Amino acid sequence: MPPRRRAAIGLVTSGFRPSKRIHYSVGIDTKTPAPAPPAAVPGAADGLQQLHDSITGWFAETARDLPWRDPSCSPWGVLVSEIMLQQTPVVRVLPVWHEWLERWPTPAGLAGEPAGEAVRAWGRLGYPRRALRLHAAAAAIVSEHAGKVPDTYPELLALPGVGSYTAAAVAAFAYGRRETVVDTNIRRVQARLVAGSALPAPALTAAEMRLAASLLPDDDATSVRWNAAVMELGALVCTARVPKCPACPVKDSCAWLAAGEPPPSYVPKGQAWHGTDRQVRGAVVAVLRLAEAPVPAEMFHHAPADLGFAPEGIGVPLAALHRLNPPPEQLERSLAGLLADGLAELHDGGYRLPA
DNA sequence: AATGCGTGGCT
DNA sequence: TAGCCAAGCAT
Repeated sequence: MPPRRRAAIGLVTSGFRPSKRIHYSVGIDTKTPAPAPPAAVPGAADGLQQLHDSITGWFAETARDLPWRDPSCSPWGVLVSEIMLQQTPVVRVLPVWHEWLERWPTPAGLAGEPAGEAVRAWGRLGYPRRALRLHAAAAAIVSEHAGKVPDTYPELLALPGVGSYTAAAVAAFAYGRRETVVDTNIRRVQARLVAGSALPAPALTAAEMRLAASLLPDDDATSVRWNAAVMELGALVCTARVPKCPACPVKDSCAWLAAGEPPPSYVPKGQAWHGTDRQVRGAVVAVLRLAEAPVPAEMFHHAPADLGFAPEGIGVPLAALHRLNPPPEQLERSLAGLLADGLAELHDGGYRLPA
């Protein structure tokens, strides 16, 4: 195992001081010119330093002990965690992450198995295409990076399933680099603390990226700690629904609190679920995950009772699918979609995970 | 730029 | 209980 630069997140135990009241005249409106960095605001340089101290100090005391934050965790372990954590809560990721790292301690290990095994081992984390892309990323790491997770933002960004957030996060958390990490937690903290709004804009704006860059501490190690700390603050305290402001280390500096907690300026629209293709696809993949042989198309189209034989090992998810009772055309569309996405393949007249 | 893409705990 | 929401990405 080659030596690696790695920031020891969560080991800082000093530097905590109560922050003074500071306010930034910085917005996240993309139409306005680039916001003046807080450091350019009179007296704000001290405020920025205090912001760093307050939040990283809070992080040192409060941070969860997550395995991918351990300095001994490999870059591969960090990458796997970041992909799994996309739109998925930590508590659900933990057990699956452990299974993966034990089974596939290196990218080469995963790349050496069929993609379907990645989907199977993904379990019920959701968005199983992530498993497919992580498998493809492992293959790319083997073929293009000699089996080592790349350590630069552009190289990471080129990997399947790795977007701007994940590329920055892996460069920062696995390799100790100074990167502008912007996830939904950081966006929400910035929106409240600096912009004074209840929620960030519906989509990530360039202004938010500039703001995050302007808040980033100058040196590598501190910037890594800062990124992790702000994410943690958003995850544990500055939460979307009911923020725990009394427990916030920077409540006295928060523009949103100072403004009297104004409500969101827009209503986030939820995702439809019942009756959608996604629901059907999920039910189909649940069947394929448990199947040890290709599942005949008739099994999807007809209730088990009509088949004249018991589906081995897949009775429960198959029954769940038939309880959904999707229109035949929707079932067809969902199966075709899974084939098109590479989440399923046809073999011997049946459907199976890619082998 | 807006959509599609899973899952399950929480309120 | 029916939404809301969780360390996004690809198209």
